[in-house]
Amino acid sequence: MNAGRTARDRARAEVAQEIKDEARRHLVTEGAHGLSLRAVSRSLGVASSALYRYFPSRDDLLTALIIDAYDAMGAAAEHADSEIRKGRGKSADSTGEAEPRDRWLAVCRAVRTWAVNHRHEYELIYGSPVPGYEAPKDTVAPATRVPLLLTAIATAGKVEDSSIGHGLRSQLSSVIGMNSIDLPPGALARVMVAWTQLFGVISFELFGQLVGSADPADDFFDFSAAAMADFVGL
Amino acid sequence: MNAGRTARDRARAEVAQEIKDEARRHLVTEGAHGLSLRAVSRSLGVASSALYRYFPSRDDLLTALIIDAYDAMGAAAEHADSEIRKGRGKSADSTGEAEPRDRWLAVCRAVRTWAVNHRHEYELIYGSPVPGYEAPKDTVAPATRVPLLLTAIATAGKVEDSSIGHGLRSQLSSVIGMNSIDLPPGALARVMVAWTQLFGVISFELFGQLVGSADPADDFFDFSAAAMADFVGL
DNA sequence: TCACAAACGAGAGCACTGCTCTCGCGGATA
DNA sequence: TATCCGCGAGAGCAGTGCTCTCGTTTGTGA
Repeated sequence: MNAGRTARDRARAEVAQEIKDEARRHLVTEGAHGLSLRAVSRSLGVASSALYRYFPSRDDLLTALIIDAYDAMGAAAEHADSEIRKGRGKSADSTGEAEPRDRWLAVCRAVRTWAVNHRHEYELIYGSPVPGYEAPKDTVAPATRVPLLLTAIATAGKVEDSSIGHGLRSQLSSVIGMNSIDLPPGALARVMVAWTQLFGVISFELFGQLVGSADPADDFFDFSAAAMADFVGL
Repeated sequence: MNAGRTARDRARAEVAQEIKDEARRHLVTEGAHGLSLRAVSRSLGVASSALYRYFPSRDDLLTALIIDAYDAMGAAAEHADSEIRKGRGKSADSTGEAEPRDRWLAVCRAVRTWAVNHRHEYELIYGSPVPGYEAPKDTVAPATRVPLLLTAIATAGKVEDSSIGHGLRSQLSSVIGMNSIDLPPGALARVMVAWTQLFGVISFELFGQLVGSADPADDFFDFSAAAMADFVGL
């Protein structure tokens, strides 16, 4: 704490937090499209111009919300994993470590649950990029929490390798190097397929693409999560 | 032709088409977020209020564009399939019918190519639902073209069945009945997993979720399409 | 062929938006 | 203690979606 300097800075951070909280509240009622700085300022009982002392533009506010959303989703996923590792989750082996497959399924379910309970924040991060372009640098780190967790679980489960082409192999080798992943490129490729599938179902469910077929999507989601666990070899 | 009545109606349809075309042109430069009725009307050299004679609101214009986009993507997919069935696509058996697996891969590639070449239209249909809620009735029919085509290919390939739970089975049985699908529910479930994965990768590629790992995504896309073809048993 | 009604485009106007700029106030800093 | 700098208020600009009114055009039914 207090690593920064003055008390003024702390007040400033606190106000910025209040702005984000109020904006998040508006998000659930209006959606990202209808989030208005002026409406937020009105709710806060403050002049609209005051907000610009804290966020240079509406897109910057959205970017801050995006980062928070990535972090919240990552935290939810990691929490679910650690719970099941402690044996509190269902179908964990009470005598020892949880099976990687159970961890995998628990994380998938946790991600979906978070998405369903925070649909507008999910839209913010996995829907169309609303601003011109999100600032890439600030968002990548929090965005990797879920895929990195899935990769870690896959590593614990010794997932099966795949033969992959030269180009993909070199791309993934670099990813493996940068993130200290202990998985052959072919196995990482399979994890990534499962990862994209996971967010594919969730997006389809939330964005209404499943209405004519598998909606409500609980059963289909469970089926697909299990199918992808099989696919990666857990 | 002329199934409707008057010449006035035809003129009206023509103007509506011009508005949509101009709006689509704005879409590629500004994106869905920045599409402005007034800007479109200015490009058309017309008062902004005139557009409201043709589309009751901005969201209605967007809905019209959404329907067109679904249709264009469906047409692209169907075109790719019929090309390869005629033996013009690559790796088709020159002596007979194209293999279902080749048809499957061709359709996946065609969908991705269309999405890359029409990224803003893709965002419109597979990104966050921008309007309050899209009118479901008008959009479902065109939206089913791609999944129905994938299902047809899977039927030709006799994909493997899966055992699925009771709830999902009854949901999918109803889908099978309504669309005259000749596939057991467990097989349809696998196709749907592949379907969600397909749009998961494409969305990740277009929305920048792959930047740190598999971007450019050509090789990863081919890998995942092949993997899902394996998964459904083609 | 003609009169009428319906459809049309123009323009003004309303309420709203993001964003900028200037102005005083007041607490933290030197 | 004197000063400076961060702060919020308020006015204002350009732009938006949308509505309403008002002449004009135009197709159509008699």
